[in-house]
Amino acid sequence: MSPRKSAHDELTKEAIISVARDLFVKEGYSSASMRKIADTLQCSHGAIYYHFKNKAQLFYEIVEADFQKLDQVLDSVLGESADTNEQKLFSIFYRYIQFGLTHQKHYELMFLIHDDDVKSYLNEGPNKSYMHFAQAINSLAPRSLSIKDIWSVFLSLHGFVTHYCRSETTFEEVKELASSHAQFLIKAIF
Amino acid sequence: MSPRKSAHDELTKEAIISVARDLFVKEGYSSASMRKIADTLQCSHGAIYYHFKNKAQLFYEIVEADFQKLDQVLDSVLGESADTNEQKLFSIFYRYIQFGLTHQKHYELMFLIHDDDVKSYLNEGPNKSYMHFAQAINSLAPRSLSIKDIWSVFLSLHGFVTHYCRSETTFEEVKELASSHAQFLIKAIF
DNA sequence: AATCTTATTGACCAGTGTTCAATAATGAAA
DNA sequence: TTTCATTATTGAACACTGGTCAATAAGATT
Repeated sequence: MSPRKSAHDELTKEAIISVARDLFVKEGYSSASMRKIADTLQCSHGAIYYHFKNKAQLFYEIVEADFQKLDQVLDSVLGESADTNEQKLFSIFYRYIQFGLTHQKHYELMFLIHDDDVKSYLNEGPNKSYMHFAQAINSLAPRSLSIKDIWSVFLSLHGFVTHYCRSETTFEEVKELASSHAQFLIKAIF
Repeated sequence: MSPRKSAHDELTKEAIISVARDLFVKEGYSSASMRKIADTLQCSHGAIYYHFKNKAQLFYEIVEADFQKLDQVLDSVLGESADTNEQKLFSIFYRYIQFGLTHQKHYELMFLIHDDDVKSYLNEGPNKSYMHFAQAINSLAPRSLSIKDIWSVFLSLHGFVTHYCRSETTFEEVKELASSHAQFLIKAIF
């Protein structure tokens, strides 16, 4: 029994986050328990509560970082040089799906978790990411799109990712379908 | 302590289902506990396990009856007399969303639940429902749609429902958005 | 050296799904 | 009517969960 660790292996937020992310991704939100996280960190579960208010907040901080990754994906597409706006739009749609399906557990954590505790925390993360997305679409669209149309595009992409997340299909397995779904949405707005 | 109730108030599957359905709808799958259900029924939580193998199975049986309601909704739209095929298509899209958002817990079970216990109980359900949907769309579409396009339409509707299920928004709150989303999809296939 | 601050522990609480021996009510056979 | 197997119910027990907190030891400050 030693109520405090020696300096060189003190617990850090970063260490907790790193371990917790792996466990959340591997087991999902509810199955990844604070005690399991603590075991992996070789500390007591109580210690985590010194660094994070509760499980939902720990989760939230992880997901927040993931949203920033999604933003980066969109930015990189916008930065790329493509021949036409249509090609860029296609690229955004396609890469959004690719991101969702190659980071399925992350996507799940970001958009699909259905937990009351978590839900109260998760509001501006998705919103900010969406605003990013909407602005990109709007700047590339051939005609002035209504806000509702952009929202429809997003929800349609979201539906694709959601469906294949649930059946745990890899992006490789559905890349042709992803391509045709992206094309379908282009058709709707051009 | 009386290890068995007298005949007139014996527990029945129907009584359990009725109480459990209310609680599942009110509190969601994980928060509605077997003990709460038992309390409302004024029996012990152990008794429920005599009638149902486990919580997941109880939930599944509750919703099984409603599982075919979606098919019924589609059938009733097809049976209705509408002026144009476009109107009928719109109706199908709109009513699909309406169904999903007015039976959120059921929709969640059918398409979104990630719980391993629950998932093993339902696999062919969604598939059968989709085949029904696809056939309806195909018979009403103005031009011969590719299978991929129909699939895209479905996923796009699914995305709408999924999103608002997660935030527990009522259908009433988003019916205008539902309408414009349906219109958006009509635009993509006409 | 004494004191203050900080990080950690682990006992504890109330809750969860699930199992199961014990047992009482029921219905059928003797 | 009495025996007896079947059936339905209980509640204790188990192994978990997220969360709280007094006790305490390591590090920092004076």
